Amino acid sequence: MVQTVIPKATAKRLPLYYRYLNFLYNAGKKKVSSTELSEVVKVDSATIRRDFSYFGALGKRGYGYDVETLLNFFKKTLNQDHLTNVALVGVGNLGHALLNYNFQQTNNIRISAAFDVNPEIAGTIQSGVPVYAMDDMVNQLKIQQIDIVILTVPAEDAQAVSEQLIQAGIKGIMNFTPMRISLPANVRVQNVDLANELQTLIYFLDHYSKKDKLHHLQSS
Amino acid sequence: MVQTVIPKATAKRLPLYYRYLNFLYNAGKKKVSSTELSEVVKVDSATIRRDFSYFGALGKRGYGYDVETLLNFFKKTLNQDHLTNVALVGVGNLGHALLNYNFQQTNNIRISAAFDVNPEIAGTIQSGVPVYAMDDMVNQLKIQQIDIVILTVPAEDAQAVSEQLIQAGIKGIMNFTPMRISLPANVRVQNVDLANELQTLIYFLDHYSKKDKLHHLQSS
DNA sequence: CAAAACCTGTTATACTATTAACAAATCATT
DNA sequence: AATGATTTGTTAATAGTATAACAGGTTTTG
Repeated sequence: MVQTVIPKATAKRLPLYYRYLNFLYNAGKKKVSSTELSEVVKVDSATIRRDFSYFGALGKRGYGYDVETLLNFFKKTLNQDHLTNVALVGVGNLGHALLNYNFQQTNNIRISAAFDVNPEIAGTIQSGVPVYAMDDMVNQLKIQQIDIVILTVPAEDAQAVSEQLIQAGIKGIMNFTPMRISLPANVRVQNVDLANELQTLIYFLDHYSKKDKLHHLQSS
Repeated sequence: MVQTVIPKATAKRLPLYYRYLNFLYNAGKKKVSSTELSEVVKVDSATIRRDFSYFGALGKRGYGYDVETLLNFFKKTLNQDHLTNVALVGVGNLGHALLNYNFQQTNNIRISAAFDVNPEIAGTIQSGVPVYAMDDMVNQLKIQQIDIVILTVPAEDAQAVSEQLIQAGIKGIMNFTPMRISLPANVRVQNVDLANELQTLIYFLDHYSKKDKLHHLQSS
């Protein structure tokens, strides 16, 4: 039952499957069943089989899935067979931490340029990444043909900076600010709202009882 | 239609509503309609009305919602009327950045203790937060009655450290490591998987067309 | 080789979430 | 006070997600 468009929920789990398949492969495992995989990724085995089935028949009945085959399949599907360059805007505390985060090792993603208003760090190299002034941003993004940006600027600058990013032809923004930015519909925004997540965790602890089935699941 | 248990999807949006209500209140706004709120938080107005209705009739037909009333209601509901202390385990790059993140200002959450294996920083104060050695962790968490932890240790230590956290009686873990940890069902885990989110964003850009309705929504 | 054990892919079902639509109520205006 | 403009709260319709169950195969074992 091969489909062109995969459910959003499934798409969100793909990188997780890929990561764990890598672990299994590196551990020398040849095959894996949906039940085994379920135990490590904490996703119901039926959900895993359904997720995989959107891509066709990847497994073998009575056997399971061949780890290497599956790994290679997802590598292509997730575009992990070539390096993806992204930029980071706002080299503050969080920005700095992300410059040091090794996206390349597991995900073949590299932060190849950073931007900041602070004239003291513009022009320097931070954690191996060249930092440019904001004035150069639109230009550099175009030259370097980057279309994905990690946004770690102060909340009050989020909207203005985002509008500049649109000028630069950016297609996706991973938004770490607490603001919901207004953008054209063809630009995809992925909000990573840390305070929100923590607050939600607290809310769940306060309002959902211990025997609640929710507690068996882990949230994204 | 007052309910005791609110849908998970609704619960996740509450902190966002609360944050924006604060903005509106501080801007001197007295009332707000679901349509107005919808424009700033990027959530359908019908969804907002439905979300609010789980808590009873908070608004007035033909008028909208009284900002102050709504704000105070959510303040209580989200436990933001008192300070919540949490701990952070693993003072690396990301850990450090989170110590500097001001959770208290908007969310009345404070990181009141941190823990790290590095003997050079154990015993010091980092960004205003005392750092303890890992040997003291279980004891300190019990003494300080902390039941929520932000986990920013290296991936390979995630499971072992988590098991210690269980010993300390922790009830919730915000897991920044790329590992899915195995824990008793009564402990709630909120996974914040940065590489995963970035990878998902890339997948969406590659596989969903511009005219796709998905692009009008913003992901959590 | 036959029987038992195993495991996928899919069908059927249940659950969860979103959104359109509108009656009922309030507000603003003349 | 009557009319028209708003806006909620909810009902009904739709969309999206998860999972149980099992037929149809494969592998393993006696």
